[in-house]
Amino acid sequence: MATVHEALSGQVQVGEKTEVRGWTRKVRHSKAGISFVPLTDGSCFDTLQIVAPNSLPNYEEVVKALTAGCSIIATGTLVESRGKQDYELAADSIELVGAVDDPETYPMAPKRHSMEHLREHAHLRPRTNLIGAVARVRHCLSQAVHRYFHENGFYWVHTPIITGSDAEGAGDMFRVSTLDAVNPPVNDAGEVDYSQDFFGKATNLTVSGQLNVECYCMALSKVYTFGPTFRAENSNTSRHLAEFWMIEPEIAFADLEDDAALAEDFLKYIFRALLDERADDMAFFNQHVGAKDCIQRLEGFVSSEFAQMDYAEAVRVLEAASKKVKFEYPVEFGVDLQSEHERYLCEKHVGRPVVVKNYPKEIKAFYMRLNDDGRTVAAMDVLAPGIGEIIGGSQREERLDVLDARMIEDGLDPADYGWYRDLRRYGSVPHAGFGLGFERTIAYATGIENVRDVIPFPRTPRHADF
RNA sequence: GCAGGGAUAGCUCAGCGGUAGAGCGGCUGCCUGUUAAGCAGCAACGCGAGGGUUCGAAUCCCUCUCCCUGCUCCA
Repeated sequence: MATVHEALSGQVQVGEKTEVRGWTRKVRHSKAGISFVPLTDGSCFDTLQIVAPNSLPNYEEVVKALTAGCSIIATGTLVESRGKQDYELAADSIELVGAVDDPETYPMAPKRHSMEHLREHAHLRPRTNLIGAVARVRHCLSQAVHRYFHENGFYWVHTPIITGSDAEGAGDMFRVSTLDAVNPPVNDAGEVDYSQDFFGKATNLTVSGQLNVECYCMALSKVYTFGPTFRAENSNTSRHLAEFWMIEPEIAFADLEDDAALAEDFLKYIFRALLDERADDMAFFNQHVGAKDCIQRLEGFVSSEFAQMDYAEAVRVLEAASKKVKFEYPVEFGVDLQSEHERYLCEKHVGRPVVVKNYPKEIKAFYMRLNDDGRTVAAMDVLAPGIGEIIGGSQREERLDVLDARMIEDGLDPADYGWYRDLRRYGSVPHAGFGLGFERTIAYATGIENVRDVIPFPRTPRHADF
């Protein structure tokens, strides 16, 4: 018994007998009395060609009846191929395990499909070249993430999915409740009485593990989270999901420069790993997906310095550009950069990912560290061509008095953040971290244009099928 | 949520007032150690739903539903 990958990579010797199991990609019959069946089992991008002679006892009734998508078990001898591939399996037995009952309406017909069609058949799409490759790339990058952090002394912290913090400062949240949705208990003021709810208070799905992971950072120095995150925003775009995976490292005794350096080193590491480990899948993306330059783009990414600029400089660049380029939204110091501005900066101005730092405090979250100028905070965004923001990070405000002042400015009550404030009361240290959108990272790396196609079962407004 | 675009055979689309087409896929046959196979043929849709205009609508108008893209939000 061998996987397709083992059979194709020299782990099965020519002349050796073996068995493979998988799904047929398509079937070609030759009147010379022979059928060719490319087989995939997900172990690699390439298929193993099964060569079935008509001398097989079930040739007429089984082999001739095979269609794309059937599951089979084939045994035979690995031989050098007379065709374009290196090896193939000369079969001496083919067992049909599961047939495709209506080849005409099988949604994964052996032909090109639109991304939309694949999405509508999310349960069958992993059988395609494209989504199979995405699954392997996603796995590869996940492993590289953990390997990078482990090798660099970071601890993986499992921050909670359910949170009782009612203001993590990152958008609309999904309520978690066991109350009767039709007739919830009501208090004297006529409001839903969450004190009777499962947790005795209102709870939600997390929008970020950052606040929690900071606690572990203040004890273990280098930590990270890697898990699902939920945002109930009604965002219908190619780069938003209601449920997505986020990677959030947090480092102690560190400032914004350390944070940006970590982001750069980290991204280069995982992309290098992807290029090394999934050359087969990347070659496919490079040939068929998007701008068809993902390999070159990633090679450039890992071998060049990140471009960096202050927000103030970005604004100057954009103001100058706006004399020739028509922006829908005006640019001036103090306003947040719009998608069109971010795209201009990384796609037109520098032509590769760029780190923009030190934003006005008014447009950033309360926990970001106030700079000495008193009007900007030590925040950074990493902008990638085609995707926009893939990383948002900052140095955190470690000074309790400044943190409290910022919360009050933002209309937040410091009393609601007792445990978070405690970190600043007991052994506070400068620290920093960032959040990396995993799906955006995969989309950038592969050239796939929509994050819905790089997560197995995408959840977006009005879509929670499968 | 806002703004555009779209919904026609299994899939991708063309047709844009006179009773519906192509390519791919499927099926059949011929050919072929084949591999985006080649050649020939066959089957398959009545045009998202509901109203209206008209002698006549997939084609025009209205309403609704769904999808896509962009924007807002951010990862």
